[in-house]
Amino acid sequence: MQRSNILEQENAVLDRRTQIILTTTQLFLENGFSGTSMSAIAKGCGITKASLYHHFTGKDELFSACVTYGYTAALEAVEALVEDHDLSARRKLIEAIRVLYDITVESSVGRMSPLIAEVSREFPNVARDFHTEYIEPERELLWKIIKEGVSSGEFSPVDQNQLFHVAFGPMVMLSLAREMFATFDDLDEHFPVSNLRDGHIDVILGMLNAEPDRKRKE
Amino acid sequence: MQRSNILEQENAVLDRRTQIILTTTQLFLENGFSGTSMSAIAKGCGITKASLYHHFTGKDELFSACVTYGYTAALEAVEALVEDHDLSARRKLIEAIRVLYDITVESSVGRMSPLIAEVSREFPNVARDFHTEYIEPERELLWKIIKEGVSSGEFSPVDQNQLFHVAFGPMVMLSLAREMFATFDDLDEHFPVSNLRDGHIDVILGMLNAEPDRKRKE
DNA sequence: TCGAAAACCGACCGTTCGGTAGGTAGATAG
DNA sequence: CTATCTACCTACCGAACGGTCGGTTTTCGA
Repeated sequence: MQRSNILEQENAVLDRRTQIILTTTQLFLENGFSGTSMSAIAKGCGITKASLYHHFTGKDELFSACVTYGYTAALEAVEALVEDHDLSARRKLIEAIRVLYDITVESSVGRMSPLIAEVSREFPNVARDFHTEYIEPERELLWKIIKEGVSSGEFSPVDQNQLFHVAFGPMVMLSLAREMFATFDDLDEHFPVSNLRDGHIDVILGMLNAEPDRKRKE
Repeated sequence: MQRSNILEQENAVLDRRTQIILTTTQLFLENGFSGTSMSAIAKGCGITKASLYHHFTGKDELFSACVTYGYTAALEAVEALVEDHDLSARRKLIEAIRVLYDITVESSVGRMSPLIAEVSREFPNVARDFHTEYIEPERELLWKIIKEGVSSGEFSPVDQNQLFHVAFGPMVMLSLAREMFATFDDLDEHFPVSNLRDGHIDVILGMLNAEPDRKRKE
């Protein structure tokens, strides 16, 4: 009420766009890019197709907006950990992997990966933006933690690309598998996130010659 | 020339189907499922759409055939390693991971994964067949090698699901990443298969408390 | 209160989609 | 020679696609 009119107007525009983006993201995740028509999106948003084209120039821009949306929040969650000076590097790494699992398996930005692969030939710039604006910064943040641990003596030095390969690989596969087999009624039995995640964390710590997070043998 | 007419006829049918499957697979990998029309497939095969429907009842059966095709060859390559009694379990494991990298990153059956995710809601049976007829047997074969190594004392016991998670994850992510960023001209620089694979093998061996494949420090 | 901009709409465009009807060429079997 | 079968064709279907048109309603600062 106390905000300026201009700001309110901008918020109104953002909110409408955001609402469309959120609805569209769900439809894309359920039916794929080509499997989701602009008419279906409009109906899902409670407006007509013509109104939808008032907010977005085309299906490609809408898709790009859906992929881009969530970058910031996802990266900020990891960034907050990196900036936290009360945690050891080992603790930071453990928490970072947990956050990355949440992002990759649960959030739209992680679950969008197969869709980006689907349209990567049609819209190469969407794939490239995804790489430069999300993948690369995410790797940078993780690498900051590793460097911190190496200089504090908590971790042994490792090859950067190989660490990324083993650190991100399993969580990406888990996300892809859960999309591929989303119709399984025993999905969590086949792909139990928290169990696989915790074992994976110990493997990453092992790569760095650090103590495992949980003792498994006694 | 000496073969019976019936056999020749059967071969002709098989060859035509196979030719269509191979052509279609390439088109699917390039443009996705929804991005590849039956007309484009027919044109790619040098026949008309009506002729295409003479060989396959519909797009779904054709896609299913493309996914299924290659199961046998891919699994047989790993099976041959398991049956080879001249190799140690450690050597078998190393070679198996290499073969699995080839299959997952290079072959159609591995590169099809994002497509299966794309249509998993539309054709759940395709995803389920992929799981029961390819994923599960592949895991079984790898697990045979692990069990062999554990009983011979080469490997320490590990949790089955967690080993699969860390063993298959990185190669699946590599395959997905190479599909997502297929338009990158510096793809091999970002995702160098052999380099990442060899480091990954050492991590897997480390999980089993076995010696690394290559010494990295001297 | 008024004017302009933003938001929205029904109706429609050309194109392409998966799929089909009906017929033809050529090989084969009796 | 004839009946049959496979493989293939041209021509076409209704439906859905992404996108656009001209016009109407709503919002809001002045």
